[in-house]
Amino acid sequence: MSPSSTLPSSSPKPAKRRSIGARQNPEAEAAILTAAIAILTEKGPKGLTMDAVAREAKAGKATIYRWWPTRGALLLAVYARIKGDHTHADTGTFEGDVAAFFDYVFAFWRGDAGRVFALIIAEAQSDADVALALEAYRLERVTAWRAVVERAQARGDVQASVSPDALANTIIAVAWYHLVTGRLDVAGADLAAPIAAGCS
Amino acid sequence: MSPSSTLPSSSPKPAKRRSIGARQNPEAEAAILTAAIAILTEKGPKGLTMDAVAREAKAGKATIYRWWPTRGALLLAVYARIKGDHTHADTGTFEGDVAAFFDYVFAFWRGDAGRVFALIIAEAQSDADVALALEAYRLERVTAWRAVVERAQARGDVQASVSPDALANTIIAVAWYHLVTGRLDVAGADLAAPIAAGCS
Amino acid sequence: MSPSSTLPSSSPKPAKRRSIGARQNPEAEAAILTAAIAILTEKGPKGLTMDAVAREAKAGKATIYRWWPTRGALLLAVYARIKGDHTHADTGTFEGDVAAFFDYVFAFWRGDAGRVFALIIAEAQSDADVALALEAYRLERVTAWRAVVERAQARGDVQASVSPDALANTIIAVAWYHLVTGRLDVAGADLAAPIAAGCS
Amino acid sequence: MSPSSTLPSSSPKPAKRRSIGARQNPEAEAAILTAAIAILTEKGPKGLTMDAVAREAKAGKATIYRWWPTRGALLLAVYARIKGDHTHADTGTFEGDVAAFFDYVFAFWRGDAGRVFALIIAEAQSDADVALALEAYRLERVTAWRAVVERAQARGDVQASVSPDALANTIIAVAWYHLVTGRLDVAGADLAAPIAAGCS
DNA sequence: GACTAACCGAGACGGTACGTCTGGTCTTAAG
DNA sequence: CTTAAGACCAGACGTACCGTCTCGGTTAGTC
Repeated sequence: MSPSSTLPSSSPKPAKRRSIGARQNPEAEAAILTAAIAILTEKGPKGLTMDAVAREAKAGKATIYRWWPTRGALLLAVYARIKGDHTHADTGTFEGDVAAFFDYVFAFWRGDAGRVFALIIAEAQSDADVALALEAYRLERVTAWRAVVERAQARGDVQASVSPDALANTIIAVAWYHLVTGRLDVAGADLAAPIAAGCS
Repeated sequence: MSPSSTLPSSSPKPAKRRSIGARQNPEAEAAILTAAIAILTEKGPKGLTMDAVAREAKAGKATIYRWWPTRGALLLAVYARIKGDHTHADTGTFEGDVAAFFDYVFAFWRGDAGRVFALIIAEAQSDADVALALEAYRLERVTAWRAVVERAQARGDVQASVSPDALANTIIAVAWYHLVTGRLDVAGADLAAPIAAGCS
Repeated sequence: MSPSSTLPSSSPKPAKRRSIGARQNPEAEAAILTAAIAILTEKGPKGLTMDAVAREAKAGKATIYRWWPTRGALLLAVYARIKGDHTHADTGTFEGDVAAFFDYVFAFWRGDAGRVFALIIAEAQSDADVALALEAYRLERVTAWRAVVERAQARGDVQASVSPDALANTIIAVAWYHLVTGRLDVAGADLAAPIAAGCS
Repeated sequence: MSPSSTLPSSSPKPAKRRSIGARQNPEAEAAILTAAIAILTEKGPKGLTMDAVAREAKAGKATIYRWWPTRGALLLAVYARIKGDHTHADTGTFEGDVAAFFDYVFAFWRGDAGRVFALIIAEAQSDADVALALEAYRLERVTAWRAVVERAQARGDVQASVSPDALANTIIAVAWYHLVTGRLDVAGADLAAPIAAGCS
C-alpha cells in the first residue's frame, strides 16, 4: 500500500442504503469509516463525533454503536483500514534500515493516517480498551523490529550485547514522539544516525 | 520537590470563600487546581470536566474560565503546580546520567503527575494551544539535555560526531513513550544502556 | 365470557415457531397478542412497544407490522380478543339495568381489559385510525343502549320525551370517565341513581 | 378570558435570549410554552416532542427538562397557561346553567385548549404524575359544580335526593366524553336536557 | 466616604454530543 | 407466501458538559 493513498474515494451513488438481512451490511461499514476519515480531514479531531459520522455516512447511530461501541474502537477500525502491511526493507545496513523506516512511516503519517494514529494514542490515555489495542499493536511492531535487529546482529552490524527489544522500542519511541509533537518533516537519516551510531 | 509529593492535601475548612477585591483570590486558584487533581485521581481523565472541577472546588465556572480558558490550560497549570525543578545530576558517566533521569522521571510520573502529563500530550493532539505549550516545554527539556550531552562529549563520554539535539530528543522520546504506553515500572539502567552504549 | 378472565395463560412450549406455509400462522397471532397483554401487565403502558412485543412473542417485527400496522391496531386487536359479548340484562327497571351495566363493565375493566381500553382512548387522541375504530365501537355501544332505553320507555320506566341517544351517551360517558380517571371501584347503583332518577 | 383566545401571539423580536443570572428566565418559559402550542397546532400530537419544542423555542433541552421533567408536565403547564378562570353563570335554571357550561367549554376546547386537554387525559393513562394532576383538577371542577347543584337544590330546581357529587361528575363525564370522541360541535342544550330533565 | 472596577460563588441559558431506545422497512434463510 | 431474526436509517429520549451570561455580594483602590 502506498503511503499517500488513504481513501478509495467515496462511491458516487447516493442511493438509499438498506438492510441486507440479518447480517452486517458491508456498504454501511465502508460508508461509516469513509465518513470518519472525511470528517477528520475537514473538521479536525474535535469534529469527529459519533453524531457527525452518522450524519455524514447517512447511517443510524445505532448502526455505528452496534459495531464500534466507542470512539476509540472506531478510530482503531479507521486506522486498520488505511494502514498497509509494512515489511521492513533490507537496505544492507542497520542504519539504512532504520532511516528507511522513518522515511516510510513519516510519509505514511503525513496523510490522514498520522492524525488517526495520534488520536488513538491520545484516546488510549483515557480509554482502557484503546490502550489495550494500542499495546497489542505496539507489541506487534516491536516483534517486527526485533527480527530486523537480530538480522543486523547476525550480520555484525549491531553489537550482540544490545537488547533487541530495547533497541526496537527506542526506534518506535522516536517515531511516536515525532508524531505526537507534529514533526514528521524530518529526514529519517538524521534520526537513524544517533540511534545506530554506537550500536556498531 | 520530591517526586512522590503531589497533593498539598485539601484544606479542612469549608468556610465560604469570597472575593478579596478586584484581584485574583489565590485561595480560589489553589482550590481549583487541587480539585482538578482530586477528580483526576478519583474519577479518571473522563471525569475531569470543567463542571466537575467547579463543583468540587466550590468555584463558579466563570472563575475557572477567567484564568484557564480551556481544559488544556487547566491541565498545564496543574502540571506546572506539581512538577518540581529537576536538575540533571552528574553521575560521572553519561549512561549513569541517563539512567538516573529515567529513574527520577518515572518515579515522578508514577503519581498523579504522569496522568496529568499524559493527558497534556493527549490534549495536544486536538488542541493547538496545548500543542504549542507542550512544544515550548519540550524545547526547554531538550535544551537542558543538550547541556548534559555536551558535557559528556567534552568529557569524551559521547562521541563528538553525535548530534546533541538528536540524542536529547531520543532520550525524551523514550521517556514519553513509556509514559503514554503505561510502562513506568522499568529500570532506568535498562533503557539507558542501548542509548548510551554505542555513543562512546 | 367471564369478566375476570383476561389471559389464556402463556403457552408452556418455547419450541421454535416457524412458518406454516403461504398463510398466516395463527400461533404467531396468538403469541403476539398474548405477549402484548403480558407486557402491559408487567411493564405498563410505557413498556408496550413493538420491539418489546416482538421480543416477548419471539416474533419478527415484520410479522407484527404485516397484520397490525400501528400500535393502535394492535391495541384494538388485543381488546377484541379479551372482550366478551355483553348483552344488557333485563332487570325489570331501567335503573337496575344501568346499575348492572356499571357493575359488569367495571368488573371487566378492573383486569387488563380496562388498561387496554384506556390506552385505546389515549391512542385515539393522536391516531386518527384508532379514533375511527373507537368511534365505530362507540356507535355500536350506543345502538345497544338505545334499544334498552326504548324498551324502558315502552315500559314507561323512562319518559318518552328523553332522547334515547342522549341518554345512552350519558351512560357511556360516565363509564369511560370512571375508566380514564381510574375509579372503577364504585357501586353501579350509586351511579345509576342520579342518571335514572328523574327520567321517570 | 374569552374561550377563543389561546395565544397572546409570539413576540416579534428574535433577539437572542440569554440567562438572566442564577434564576429562571420568564422569557424562556414563555417561549417554550408558546412553542409547544405552535407545534401542537401545526404538527399535531405526534410532532410534539421535547426536541421539536426545544428547536422551535430556540431553547436548550436542559432548560425544558429543568422546569418540566416530563412531556406530561409540559402539557399541564401549557393548559394552565391557556385556560381561563371559568365561573359558572347563573341562568336562573339548572338546565340553563348546564347548557351554558357545555356551550362555553366546547367553544373553549374547539381551539388549541381541547387538543391539549385531550392529550393530558391521554398522557394520564400512562403517566402517574399526570394522572395525579388531572385528578386534582377534576376534583376542583367537581367542587365548583357541587356549589351550582346545591344552589339549584336550594332553589328547588333539583331534587334534594340527588347526590350533588354524582350529578357534578355526570356533567363533567359528558363533557370529557365529547372531547375525547371529537364531538365538540354539539348544542349544550341538547346535552343538558336529559341530564337535568328528571332531576326536577 | 462614595464610587468604580474587578473579583467571587451560583447557576440558568442555548447548544450539542452522548449512548440508548423505538419506529417502520428491508433482506435473508428456512418452511 | 409466511415465518423468525435482526440489520438498516431516522430521530426522539433524557443526561451531561460546554462556554457565556447575569445576578447579588465582596473588597481594593481611586476620587
